[in-house]
Amino acid sequence: MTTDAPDGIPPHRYDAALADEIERKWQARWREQGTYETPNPVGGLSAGFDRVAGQPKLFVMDMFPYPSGSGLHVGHPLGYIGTDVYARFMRMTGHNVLHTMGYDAFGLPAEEHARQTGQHPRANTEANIATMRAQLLRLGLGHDVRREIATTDVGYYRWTQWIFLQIYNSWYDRDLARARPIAELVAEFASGARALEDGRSWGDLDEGERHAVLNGYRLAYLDEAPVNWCPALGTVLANEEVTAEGRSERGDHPVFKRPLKQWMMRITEYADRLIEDLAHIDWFESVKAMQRNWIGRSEGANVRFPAGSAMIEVFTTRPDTLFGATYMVVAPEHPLVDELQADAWPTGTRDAWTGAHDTPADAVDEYREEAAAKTELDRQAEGREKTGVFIGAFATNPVNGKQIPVFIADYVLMGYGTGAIMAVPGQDERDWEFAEIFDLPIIRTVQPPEDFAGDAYTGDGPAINSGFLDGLGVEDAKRAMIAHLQERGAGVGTTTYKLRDWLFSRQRYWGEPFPIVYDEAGNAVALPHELLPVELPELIDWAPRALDEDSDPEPPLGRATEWATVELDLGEGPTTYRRELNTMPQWAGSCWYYLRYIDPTNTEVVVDPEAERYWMTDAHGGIGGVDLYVGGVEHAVLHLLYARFWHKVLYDLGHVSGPEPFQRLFNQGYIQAAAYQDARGVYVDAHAVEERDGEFLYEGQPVTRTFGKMGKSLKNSVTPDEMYARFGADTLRLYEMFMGPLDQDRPWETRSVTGSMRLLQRVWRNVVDEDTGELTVSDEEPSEGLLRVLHRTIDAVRSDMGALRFNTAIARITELNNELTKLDGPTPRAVAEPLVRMLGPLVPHIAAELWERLGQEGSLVYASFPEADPAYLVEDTIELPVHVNGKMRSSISVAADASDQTITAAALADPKVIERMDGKEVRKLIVVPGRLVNIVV
RNA sequence: GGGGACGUGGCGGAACGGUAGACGCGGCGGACUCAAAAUCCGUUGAGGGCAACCUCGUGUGGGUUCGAUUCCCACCGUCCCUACCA
Repeated sequence: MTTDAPDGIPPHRYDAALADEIERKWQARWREQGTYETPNPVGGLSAGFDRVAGQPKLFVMDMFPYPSGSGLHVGHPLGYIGTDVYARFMRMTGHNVLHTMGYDAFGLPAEEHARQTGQHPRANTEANIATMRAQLLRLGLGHDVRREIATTDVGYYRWTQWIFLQIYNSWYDRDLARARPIAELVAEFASGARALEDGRSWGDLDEGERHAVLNGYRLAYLDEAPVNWCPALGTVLANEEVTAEGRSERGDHPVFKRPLKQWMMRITEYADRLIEDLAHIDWFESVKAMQRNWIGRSEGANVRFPAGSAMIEVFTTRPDTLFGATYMVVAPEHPLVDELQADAWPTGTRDAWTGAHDTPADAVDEYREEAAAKTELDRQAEGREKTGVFIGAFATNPVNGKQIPVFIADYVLMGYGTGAIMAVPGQDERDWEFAEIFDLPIIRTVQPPEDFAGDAYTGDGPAINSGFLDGLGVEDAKRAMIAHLQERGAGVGTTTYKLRDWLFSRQRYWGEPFPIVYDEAGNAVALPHELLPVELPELIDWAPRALDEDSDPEPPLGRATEWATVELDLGEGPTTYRRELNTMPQWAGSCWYYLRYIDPTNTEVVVDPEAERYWMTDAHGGIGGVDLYVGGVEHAVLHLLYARFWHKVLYDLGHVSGPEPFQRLFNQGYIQAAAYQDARGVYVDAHAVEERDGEFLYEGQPVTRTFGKMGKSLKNSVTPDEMYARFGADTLRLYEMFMGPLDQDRPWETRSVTGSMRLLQRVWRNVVDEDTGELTVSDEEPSEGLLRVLHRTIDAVRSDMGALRFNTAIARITELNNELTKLDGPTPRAVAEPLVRMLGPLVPHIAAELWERLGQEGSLVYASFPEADPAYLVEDTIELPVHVNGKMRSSISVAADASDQTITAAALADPKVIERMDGKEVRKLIVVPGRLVNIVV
């Protein structure tokens, strides 16, 4: 054997070095030739559209990453590889595929980095993006790089600001259930077509009053909301930066809750539509459930309980149980408490109700103080034991006139419903618990079943002790009670949501500035579109500035003093304005990036309407949107809810063609890896752990193994670079796709990567001679049997790839390749070519290389995916299993089109079957054509 | 407490209600090699039998069915989300 390799390895073996050479060669060629550039029907990127004009389109997208400085591990690209394989497969089946990548690049880490190093966030961010782009390119992802965006690009966030203005300049018309321009509302007010809620006339209002009225309607509006103000750091902190003890994570300084005027988004107006449209999109049921839970719609009634001169309004989902309401509870911070509390304890007040205080005022004050001081940890530690105090007042149950005591307790939350409840211990477990502690009466109003042994009964049953409701089931009783209350003006059927309006201001530097200024009177003024973008000021003083507790919170942009005020002529002559100093949250940029992928170079509009229709309309009659969106389940609620909300606003205003952004969502699993803890519970470097006889040792000491998400904290990261060096990018891609179904978590096992490498080596060897580098392919016709295997494989691989079942597709391809390996002679070209085509989407570099060596001229990327010839899928004779009494006992060989009678006769004649039947009579005979025979005796 | 997902060899995982364990890792045996690695061939659920074969096997217990890993009910366990939401 002639070999020039000193270690005896054949010179043309597919190993890591050759893989590296091949991968770099093809990546360079793809870049030079713009292989992955996808044409638009119109506009700046429309060159070459003729080529694809007749093809169906496909829009495949990943959740774009934050460009972190710490680099990738092998868990990160799992979803990116999945979408890439799918996108490549769809290209080869004749689709015009839009597939690119972007960077969600605003955010805290870059700002923190700037504070520590003085390096500007933009420089840091751009460096990180460059690193990440190179890492992703090395994987061979087929992205149209011309369409890449970063949310921090001025040309991008200009349009984020533009969308903000669209939302700001609109209101939700509840009658039409859609957003409309605010100008139309103003016109209706001015003409009198619509009355103001408080009966005033629009013409009588001054400028400030008009601003205030419209602020109450706008979908983006100003409201006072509490922020975490840390005077020692001179900054406002995000919730995540505040410890459970209410101190700053950095420096451990005290943090104070302070109200600050902030931007809110009226997402609650869209609550119903956000729930309803879930029915029309193809997402995992679990994610839909999370969104429904988050929105938290509950149907019920608001009921008014007179209490002295006041009226306590409660929300309940169980108006049918009103006869069982024996006391009331309001949240400690409820505004009515001060008005309601009695001066002295009424006669007959039980000791347990007073908290040992002399007056209701003392009891309320102390309870409020205690409740406010409790942290989440305290509450959990106490096991949620019910606490509360009587406030000395009584309310009247509107259905039976009974006087019932009013308590405050922290198990009633100000933020949900009306902040007050009617307590029905008979049908509510929390109320039962409270009633037992405070010795309050319990009246059952639903008859529990006879075998019911618990306390509060929350199930269905006939109403009892409930006057006119008695005998009705829960649903009927609810309806009857709501009708009764509405007739008497004591209540009304309502719907409540857990969803809150979206707090949209952040007191940070590294985010999108608002396109808003304030006039001298403090009114917000939207900048006209011509003045966009509002760019972030570049010069920022990062040094900490210590302030005292009484000083006002100041966002970082307040330090850009030259920028913070601006002279503009907005139609009334040059005037000085103050700029909005807050920035938008990181969600803003990620709410709409899919739209910019469509038309990234457009400077006139956010996205060309024709291009938008082309990419976002579903040809199969679906609701439309991105055809496939892949990402982690951690974004199941916030990002996906916010993006759906923005999209619906844009839809209402006519800027996009459909009501949903993402028609199909797929959540990929996580790659986990073994992590090891020493005796102290500290994680040790997983790479340095040895396994010996089932024991795990680190520096000779035993450690325990667990599995967790790959990452720095568990010290179990494996980097792609390691994998490139040992195996190559194609092998890494293949292994990640082969590990298991894309939506499942799976443990990483570096030694198993070998298996994927071996497959590629065997494929290579079936086409290329390892010693000479010559082709080992013949033009001879493959055997009938091999052709059958080939076409069965094509059939299975096609359907697996279309359904994102890459693991089984790879298994089928492996089987086919094993057939070729077993072959004694050279590989028939008629098998080698379709094999290489099928590998194209999975391992694009080696496939392109083999494609070229096979003498093909065009790019494999746009070659057609093989199609199975149905003639080879049907067999002449088939092996049919024969069951006796449901157990597999034998198999018979029959013609594929044999009649039931023929099959039955063959089965009954089979010696093993006869033996198993043991001379017994046939009771039943099941013949499933093409599947099996079952004989019941 | 509520919601969701899931339980199959030593490991990752395959199986339109129809031959359980495809494909791969690891293990074992062999070829090649002075040797090792790499590569190649064979074998590998458990138990029994010289063998052909037989028995048992998809978390547990029921149910539906000629037939259940698959559908239904209950329980046990794991993971994720959410949480005093009235």
